[in-house]
Amino acid sequence: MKRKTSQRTALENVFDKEDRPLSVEEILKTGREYVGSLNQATVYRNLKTMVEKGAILQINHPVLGTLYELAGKGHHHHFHCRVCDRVFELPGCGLDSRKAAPKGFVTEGHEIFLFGVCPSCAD
Amino acid sequence: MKRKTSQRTALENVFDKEDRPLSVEEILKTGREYVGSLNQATVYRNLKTMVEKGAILQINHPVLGTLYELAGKGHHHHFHCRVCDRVFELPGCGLDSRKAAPKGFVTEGHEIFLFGVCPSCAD
DNA sequence: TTTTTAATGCGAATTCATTTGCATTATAAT
DNA sequence: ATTATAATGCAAATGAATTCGCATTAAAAA
Repeated sequence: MKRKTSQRTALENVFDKEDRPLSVEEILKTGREYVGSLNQATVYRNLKTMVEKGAILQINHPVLGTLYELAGKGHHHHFHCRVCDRVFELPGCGLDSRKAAPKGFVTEGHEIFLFGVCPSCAD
Repeated sequence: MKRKTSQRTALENVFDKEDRPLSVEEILKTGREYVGSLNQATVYRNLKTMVEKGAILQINHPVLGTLYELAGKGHHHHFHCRVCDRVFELPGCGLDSRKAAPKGFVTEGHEIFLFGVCPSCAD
């Protein structure tokens, strides 16, 4: 049977607080604000069970590599700010599926990664 | 001074023949059709110099990892066929930049990865 | 409380992609 | 042809991300 530990709660808090895709490094760093002793192996172990439970999703960012985000957000895309290096989830979709692929290709899904400067860095 | 070797020529032929983004594994496998002794280290060494020369580009596919494609193709996106596992370059762009990101985000670039079934696998 | 054992922390181990050292091969200059 | 050395093949080394073994800690059941 599973137990509710302070480090597991810390991870949940990290995702709730940041509300954006996070790297293991960010999760560890921010998680330690809640539990100072938080260990990397513990982060990996909990991320794995959270993915299995369906609580979070693993995504593969072309620049930042593996990131984790809260599941159940619906279709969205990812914006990477080159200034603060954070990734944001952008609701909605600006892709015209008719123009996306030529005739003959059967498109079943897509991922869009945007790059630029986020609102707080653009000020 | 640099020398023209059969393995270097083989790599160029591979990219010309396939005309799509290729993994190191695919490059090695196809390259061996030209030079049977072709070694993985040689592939890596030549890919590196080709990238430095600007002949090819390295891309990072969210599913397939590192791929290499001929440079100078202009803006395009990538379609990954789940049946044959090949990636194709799709000319053009179906992204409406106004709808892509909310107000406040300064978008400077984007990458789109499409998933589905390619024309030859869809038949 | 006391007990049971799931979960943690730590460091070592593993995995996978890529790089490197070095003896050998082969291009191209002489 | 002969020679100099760039490039190759091979295997070992590296690096980064992730996983694992195990003693210890701490939830929560008794």
